[in-house]
Amino acid sequence: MLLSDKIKCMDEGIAGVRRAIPEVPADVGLCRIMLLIAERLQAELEYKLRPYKLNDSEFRALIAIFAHPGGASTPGEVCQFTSLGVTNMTRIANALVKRGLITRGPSDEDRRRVVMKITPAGKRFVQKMLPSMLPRLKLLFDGFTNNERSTLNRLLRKLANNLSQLEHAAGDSP
Amino acid sequence: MLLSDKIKCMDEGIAGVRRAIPEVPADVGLCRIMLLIAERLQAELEYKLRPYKLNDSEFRALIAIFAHPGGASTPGEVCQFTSLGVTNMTRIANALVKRGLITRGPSDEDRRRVVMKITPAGKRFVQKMLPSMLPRLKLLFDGFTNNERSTLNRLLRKLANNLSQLEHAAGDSP
DNA sequence: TGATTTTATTTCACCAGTGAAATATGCACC
DNA sequence: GGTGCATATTTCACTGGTGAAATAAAATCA
Repeated sequence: MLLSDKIKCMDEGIAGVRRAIPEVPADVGLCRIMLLIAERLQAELEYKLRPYKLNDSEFRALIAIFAHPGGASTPGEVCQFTSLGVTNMTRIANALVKRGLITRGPSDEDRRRVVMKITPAGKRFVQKMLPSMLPRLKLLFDGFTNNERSTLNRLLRKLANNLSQLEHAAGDSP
Repeated sequence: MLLSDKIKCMDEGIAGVRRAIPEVPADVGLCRIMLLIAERLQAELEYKLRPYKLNDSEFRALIAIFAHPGGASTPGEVCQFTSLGVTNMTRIANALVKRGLITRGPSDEDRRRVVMKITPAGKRFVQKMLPSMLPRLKLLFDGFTNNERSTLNRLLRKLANNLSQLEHAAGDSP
């Protein structure tokens, strides 16, 4: 089912709810649309990654290590930069090690830590893979002016700030 | 970790990647920010639903049935309106039936079908629950002018259209 | 009418993410 | 210099979503 059709269904559904309970604001539609887009965006990303037999988590982790100074990092750091849960890192790293894209070993300075280092093969892999993903990415924002891009960026960050405020206040409704 | 901090980390990470591979456009940041926001938005929703012991899937299904004319619908229809996978519907419906919010039985007209009908208790439940979610929703768009809301809406739908185009063209890179 | 195709739902096996607890090392303080 | 607290990673049990196949009831049509 096409995303545009899903949105149409969603619009109808919300219209129905608002008829039944008028206090419900139109903003719920804005939320749902973002959730639907994100879902589809994620699918698009996974689609582009499929030929490389990577999922998004592995991709993010690999890129984080790639982009980190020295091409090496620790599970904790990688999780910070990728917003992945620490608990998943072990499995993800296992997968990357198995494919020879990174190595993993104990740190010399702090032996609680583990260092994950990108291999030369991993570096080549990233340098080949990333550019191949760009054409479809370009299509995504087809028809967007620079102005629209920056407006979208601004509004999304504004929304993100509000969301962060909510996080602060999370404990206020027991 | 606060959403705003996650975004900060993400920004840094992408800056690093773009230093290494300059062809990578800034648009990837826009994508990632949307994914992060959606993740957090989903969490916010689940947070609001927790007191009612519902997850978002169950919530969406229940609302879809509630909003449907006659307060009754079929698994397939509910899936259309909620963008849930058909395969999940059985489990979700089981949960809702067990809680007495809906009933489920074979259809009289077409016995391949199953009808899911909201119970009086389910109706009361929705009417009590929905309004209680509004205050936090309001905070979400705090500081947004109507103009900004509609701009965001427009840009998101534009993006959704592009994504739908991509869906059409999905099979073009074997 | 009986064979074939289509539609609707369910079942099952599998994959990915999560929180709580286990493990192991380092750090600080008395 | 040992005891206790903090940090880093891993393990495990559980939850939720997915695709492929099973089941069952129409609908189509020769």
